[in-house]
Amino acid sequence: MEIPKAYDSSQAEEHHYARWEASGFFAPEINQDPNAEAFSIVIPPPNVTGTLHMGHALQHTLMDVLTRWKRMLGYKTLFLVGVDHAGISTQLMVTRQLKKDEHKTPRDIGREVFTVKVWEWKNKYGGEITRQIRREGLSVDWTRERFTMEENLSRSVREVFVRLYEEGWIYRGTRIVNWCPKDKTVLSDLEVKEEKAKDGKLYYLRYPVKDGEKGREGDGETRSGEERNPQSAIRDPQSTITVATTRPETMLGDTAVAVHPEDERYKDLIGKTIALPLTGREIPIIADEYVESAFGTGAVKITPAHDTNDWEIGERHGLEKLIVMNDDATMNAAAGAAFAGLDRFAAREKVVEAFDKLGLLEKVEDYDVTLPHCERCKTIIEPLLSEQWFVKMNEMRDLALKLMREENSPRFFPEIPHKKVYTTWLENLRDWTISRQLWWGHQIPAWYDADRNIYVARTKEEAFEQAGTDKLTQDEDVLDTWFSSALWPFSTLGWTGEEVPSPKSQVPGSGDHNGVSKTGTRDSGTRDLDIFYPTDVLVTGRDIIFLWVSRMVMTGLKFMGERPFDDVIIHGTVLDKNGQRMSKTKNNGIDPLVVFEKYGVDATRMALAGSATGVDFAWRDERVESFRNFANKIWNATRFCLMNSEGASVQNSPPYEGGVAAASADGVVLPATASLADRWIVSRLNKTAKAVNRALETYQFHEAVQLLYHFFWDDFCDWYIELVKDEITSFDAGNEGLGDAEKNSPPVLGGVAAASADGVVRSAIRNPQSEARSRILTILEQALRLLHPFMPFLTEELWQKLPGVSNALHNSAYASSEQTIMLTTFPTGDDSLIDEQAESEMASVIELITKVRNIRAEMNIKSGDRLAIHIAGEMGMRIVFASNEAQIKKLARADNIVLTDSLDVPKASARAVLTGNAEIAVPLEGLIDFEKERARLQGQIEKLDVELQRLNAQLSNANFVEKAPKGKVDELRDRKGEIENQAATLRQNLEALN
RNA sequence: GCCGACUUAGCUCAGUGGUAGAGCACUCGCUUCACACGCGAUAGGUCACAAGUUCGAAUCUUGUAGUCGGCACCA
Repeated sequence: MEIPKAYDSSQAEEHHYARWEASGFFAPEINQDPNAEAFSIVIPPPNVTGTLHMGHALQHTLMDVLTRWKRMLGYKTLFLVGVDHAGISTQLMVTRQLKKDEHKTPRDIGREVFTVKVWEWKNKYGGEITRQIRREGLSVDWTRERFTMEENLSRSVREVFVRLYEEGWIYRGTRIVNWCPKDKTVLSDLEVKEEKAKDGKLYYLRYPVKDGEKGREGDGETRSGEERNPQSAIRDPQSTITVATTRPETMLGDTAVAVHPEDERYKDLIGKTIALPLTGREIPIIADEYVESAFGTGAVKITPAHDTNDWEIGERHGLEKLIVMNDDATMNAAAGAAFAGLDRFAAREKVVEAFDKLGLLEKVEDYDVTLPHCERCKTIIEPLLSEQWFVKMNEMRDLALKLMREENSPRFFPEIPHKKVYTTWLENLRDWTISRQLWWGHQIPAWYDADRNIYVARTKEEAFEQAGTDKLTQDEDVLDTWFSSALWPFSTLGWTGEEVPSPKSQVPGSGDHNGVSKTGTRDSGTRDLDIFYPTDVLVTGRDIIFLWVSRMVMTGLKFMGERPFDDVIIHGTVLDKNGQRMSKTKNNGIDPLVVFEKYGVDATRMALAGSATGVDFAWRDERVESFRNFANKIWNATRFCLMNSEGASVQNSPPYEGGVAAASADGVVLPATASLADRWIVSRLNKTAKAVNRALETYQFHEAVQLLYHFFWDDFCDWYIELVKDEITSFDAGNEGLGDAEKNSPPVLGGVAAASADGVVRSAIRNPQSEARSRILTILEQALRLLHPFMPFLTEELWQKLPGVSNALHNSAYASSEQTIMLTTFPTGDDSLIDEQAESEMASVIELITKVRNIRAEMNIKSGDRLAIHIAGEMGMRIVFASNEAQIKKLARADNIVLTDSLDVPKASARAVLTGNAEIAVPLEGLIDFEKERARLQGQIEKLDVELQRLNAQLSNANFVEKAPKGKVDELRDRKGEIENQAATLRQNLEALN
């Protein structure tokens, strides 16, 4: 078989995905086991306007690893994909295009036409992100793909809205809200980002007090007190009161000035009025505890319609709420003719100028101020009094808090700090503004009659019925995009009752749905909701814990009576190589698609999964490169096995002739005559499999990646392949005594034969070479399965090339499916195949070979020169070395191994000691540099001495010996003895050289 | 202002109450018939600093410094 020397990732990525998808492998219906447990994950729906970034790639990889892993374990898996309609972003995008193409605004064409345009846009460009998800190799079920604006989901939105309204949990109210003057919509608190202003100023404005003189008369004490007060300047003796503000333009809407009731400076002014400059209005001076005397001038201008705190004060004092701005943050008529139409910042300048002219501008100070910005368009938010729809959060919040308190759910990974942050946030939760002044989104199902009475209903007809008239107009606003996202785990699974999935999801040969609920009871014909809700785990970034995670928990508890997911994995943030957050403005983003192109999808997935769960990390191409190299290593190891696969095939639980008949779950069964290398690699494989499963159970993806990397590269490639290389490559050894006909006979343990339907083992002629070849193929095949969830493309590409693979290797739940590695059984590891003795013996062999190689390297022995190795040691070790003589000779490049009780070698030898009281010598007559050898031995002795000193110190500490666990003390004593022996031997060797 | 995380080899990062680990980079040697995206052998760290708990601390506690993040307030 001709196989290229290097792995070409793009070639493998080209065709497998299409086949997987077309064959229905991603759909849960592929699972034919009526008793299979369900496993489900919903994707955090990316914005329809979005393109793939590294954050997606990371979270998608983790979800796909889990899904593929569980699928291979036989779970009935659903990885549900879908896209969010992204109200503001999408509306902006289409508005921009409309302007460019037709020079029109949405208002020009009207709501209906505009909405049609958005749908057209969505159908044309909205597929970008889903194409990219395919590119990533995600095993999502496309037959169940969802979109938040589709009818099923919209119905859920209306249902939830109506029910919450009926319970009084949704209300319409007038509040100060976050207004984005550019997007012209209200935003929730979570969509507002606080940012430091570059050149913040604090303006001190003097307001003339009416009847000032009168108030002052007979109040000389206060005045003299002020003279000692350094802040006396703030209270003008000519009867003005100074207020400080960062937004002077809002003074046009002032309806009071507030001071602290206990503030001696102003006590006498409370109840008086101010002639508000530039407006001709008179406003009262009021007292309110809210005012902090120590801050600013201790007097606060009150603008109830443009500031949250002022609004509250206004409520308390029954102040007028004067709105002085339009929805685009220009001043309105109420601001006065001189200012109407001016932008808020132009108005600010003009107000300041006017005050200056009137001699009422006391001073302007530089001032550090953080201002709220629109998360999306970065425009400075204007707090504005407005009538909006809100969700009352008290009860919802309590549901979520109770779940956390009583059941520690959802479980966050990592738990610190997310559990606490989540809980604290809930405790301080305020009502959620859910209406948005947009056209793209779920229009609020509320209708008004001529008298502005509200009728909330699931349909227009229902509303008409309620109102007893059809003269109703629907609320213009749509709902916050996160409102529909909050329902995602159940709305996507058919909560409102329509049958899901759609017909095209029927997999050939899958028959009925095999609907099995999470509790395992068969309930054919039930909806996905019954089978897959609650979902198992949510994977997302920490930026949407509040926006999304918490709200799903609340709506899930409220409407399903059950949590939406058990676990929440919060992944880290991918930073650029300088540790900075990636952002469009910095233009320091790394495009996953470029990385895919350069290093392959699988290598990228490994690099992402290989980062510790929840921890931010700086992106390094070098890291992906190392996994690209790893992919190539796997490719070439497989290439090697295939080049030597004649007469062999992958085994699945084959009974070896004359060997152990018991089949392990993972299919690797050793013959009684198995070599050390075989027993060792099988042990390593099973240990690795166990550890990988354990790591994935606790979402330690990086741990699994490390385990697989080192198992495959170090154990399998560096040692096992090298150890068995001669055995499987030499064309004579294994086939000795066989005639030509027999050499060409079908594989003795070939997949076809071994997997024959009747299960009868063929009594064929044993062929040790074919067996060895089958063995390595079988180990390799198991390793590929372990790697598959992380590296789906490479493993499928290689697996399909292995001789003897078929759907007989599949998990029984997928027995009749077309052959693919993604439906094989995931190895879970078998304790009975973990062989500590083999591992310890192999460690000795490895140590021996490494020490000899070290001698070769340090003594500059040419690679072609063959050596003799003299080994003295206990019988047990000698037997191990003797039975692996051929391998040792090959890997240590020796032509002779002498095993003795004690060494008897020429002085001109290089020496080393092994663990377990063995020593070795390599005669180097004419090659040895005595000076070098002395230095080498000396170096080794010094290393041992350092450790010995530490051990002595510890063991001579009576407290340690007394209080430490006995096992620990014994361990150190053993270690000390070992080291003492080794050091003594090395010292003797060193002396012998002198 | 409140809360939190991080600080380990040149770089990027794992790890953890009981002999400090990986990848990359570095040094030396290899055209060894799967792979130079490779093979072999080395070198490299008082685990930010200080105090405490402990027989034992890089790991637990407290404090300090630096870096980063979340929340709140901001007249």
